[in-house]
Amino acid sequence: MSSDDQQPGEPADGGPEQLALIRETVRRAKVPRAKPRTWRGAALAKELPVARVMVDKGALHLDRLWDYAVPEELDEAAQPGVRVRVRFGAGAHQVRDGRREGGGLIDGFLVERLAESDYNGPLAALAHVVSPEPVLSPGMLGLARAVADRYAGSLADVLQLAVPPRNGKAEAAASPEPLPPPPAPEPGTWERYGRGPAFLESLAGGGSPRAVWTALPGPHWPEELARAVAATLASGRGALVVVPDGRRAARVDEALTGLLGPGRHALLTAESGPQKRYAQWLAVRRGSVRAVVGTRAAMFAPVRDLGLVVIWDDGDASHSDDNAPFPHVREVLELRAAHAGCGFLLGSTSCTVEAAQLVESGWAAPLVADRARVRAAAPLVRTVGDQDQARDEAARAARLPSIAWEAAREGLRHGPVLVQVPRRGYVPRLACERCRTPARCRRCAGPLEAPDARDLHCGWCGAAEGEWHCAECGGFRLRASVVGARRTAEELGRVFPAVPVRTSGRDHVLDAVPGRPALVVSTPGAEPVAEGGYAAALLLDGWAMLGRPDLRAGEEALRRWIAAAALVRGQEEGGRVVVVAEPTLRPVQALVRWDPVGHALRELAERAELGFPPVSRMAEVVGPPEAVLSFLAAAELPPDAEVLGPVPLPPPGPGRAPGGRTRPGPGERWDRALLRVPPGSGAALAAALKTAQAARLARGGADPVRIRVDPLSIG
DNA sequence: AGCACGCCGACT
DNA sequence: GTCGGCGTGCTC
Repeated sequence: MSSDDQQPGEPADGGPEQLALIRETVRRAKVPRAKPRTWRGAALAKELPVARVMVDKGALHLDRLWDYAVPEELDEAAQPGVRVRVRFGAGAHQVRDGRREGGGLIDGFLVERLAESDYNGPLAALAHVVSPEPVLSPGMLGLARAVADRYAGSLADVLQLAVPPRNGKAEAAASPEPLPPPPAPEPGTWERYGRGPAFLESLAGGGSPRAVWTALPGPHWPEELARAVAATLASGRGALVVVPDGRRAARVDEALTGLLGPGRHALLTAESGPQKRYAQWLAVRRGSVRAVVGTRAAMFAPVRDLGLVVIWDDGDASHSDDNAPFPHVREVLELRAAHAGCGFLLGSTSCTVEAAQLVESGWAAPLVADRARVRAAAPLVRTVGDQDQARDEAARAARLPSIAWEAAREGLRHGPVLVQVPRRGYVPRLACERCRTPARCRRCAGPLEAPDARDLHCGWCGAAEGEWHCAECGGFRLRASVVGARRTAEELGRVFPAVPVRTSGRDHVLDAVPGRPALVVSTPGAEPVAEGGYAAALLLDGWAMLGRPDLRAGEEALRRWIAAAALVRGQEEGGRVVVVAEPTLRPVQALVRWDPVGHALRELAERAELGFPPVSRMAEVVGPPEAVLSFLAAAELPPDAEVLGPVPLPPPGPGRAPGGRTRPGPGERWDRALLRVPPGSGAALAAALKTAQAARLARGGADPVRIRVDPLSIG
């Protein structure tokens, strides 16, 4: 075998043409190679001269490892996990006119070193080792691979999310010495949850419990998270907490510092710049820091000896990454817990259907307080439905039912009052005045709009609507949808002239307000915490929150109501909440009873019956109509897969456009097909989608289709 | 995705 | 004869 190995220093007139010839011969004969050759015949590393490299190209058909030769001078630095640069592309071997090389230099990760390659051809050599820092551990590679498979994406795309870009300055600086494990913490307010103290004890003792935690309303959750982290650190292991946004990361950060002092944890959020962020990431990877709190990119943080992963408020849409392949924090942390065999904690004041399923399936245990404690900690919730409002002529004009008005007035005697108003553009624009059914186009079912209150037309297809009447109740009067936070604040300011009115919303989010009487008008998700808790909260325009044509509309409305109501004092301290919504609706009843878990369980049962996710798994294929059709025709889907559609996709409205690199051009029609498989066939579906997409891309030229496993919203 | 190789029409 | 069209196929 060694007879045709090119030796170091062999004369250049061995020539590339001759090598190409040899390569052809070798390939045809299918002779496995025992040792690598390089086309230049450079000196190779004596031990393990083959490097498997993951090239940093997202394209699905290149989603595999490539073998390169390790030159002798890179032998030492070329360790598994380091960043490398390699020549990649057609013609990397060919030398035209004796000089030009094809194939550009691209980045990659060295995955492993091998004694030989099973590639039948001369290997190109590694061009550089970018830095000796081993940024990609075998564990992280395995996780990234699992995430890529789960979401029918490429490993390179996932690694782009998992490993931050290099920063030389941060890498050169030494990371601090790690601190010894702290003592196990007291359970503190975990005492309020039946199995809370046992959960902490298990973590502190090196166990790996998995739980879905329904947090009581109130301000204690950051500290409770910090205690779970501290218990894990006490066992000598690391912990990772992922929260939806920087505000909540800051709260957990503060609680951790309070409990453990500085230097034990890293805060990984987008707010710190790239250099600081990379330095923090490195400190974690190097084991200097054993605990991490951060926003979704932190889900891949390379925590050493992981003992616990935590996700807070998994229903928040920020937990869904908006880069291909769109992984969700909850799913990634589930995979991490399975791979690392570590503990898992999903905490929220509310409960998603997915969280309920984790408990139902027995994968995680429920961590809840008993009913008496829930009742005491939660505010008293009252509803204002249509009948009440219809009787209440005066309030209709002011848009504030008298029950709400009185709750606000009474609350203001004792402290701040929160007013939650749905975000404008978040909801159907026009609805039947009588029954609140969203007004839809007769031709395409798009939402009707009336920019100047006269000329009614469809927001999707533009068709004019001359004589609208409600398809549900026959009503013929429309009602404008929600009033924005600013106008609500103005109106309330007139009703309560003596009280300061503050607003918190998308553009200017208030973090906290003092405990003095004030009206705080906020859009969902932007509610400031109030010192000592709000005295009362008004949740306005509930019909709009529930009226969205989305599978999650009910769960989402309840989550946002509970998030706001959880900032209000418990009913024993006089906390009151008024929600303006039909009292017969399931999410409204769940709010009144403060029973998010019951709500999620009923939703879960219904979804199982209807074959909806998360009980079955779905994926969407989006693109030009012919592209979607040819993709579906070519894909070898699992036999139990169902194809729904394709149907035309509504054009991207003024709101959120669907994520992804490619969008329909102006006037271009895109279709969407939904694919559905029963439980257990999710992996087969993802694999089939990936294979079909790879084949499509390899052929090149064809119109791209966008694939998304677990689309966030299914109309 | 790039990029080269390959097998058919109009130019010196 | 040869320059160059972009149709296939490969990239360690």
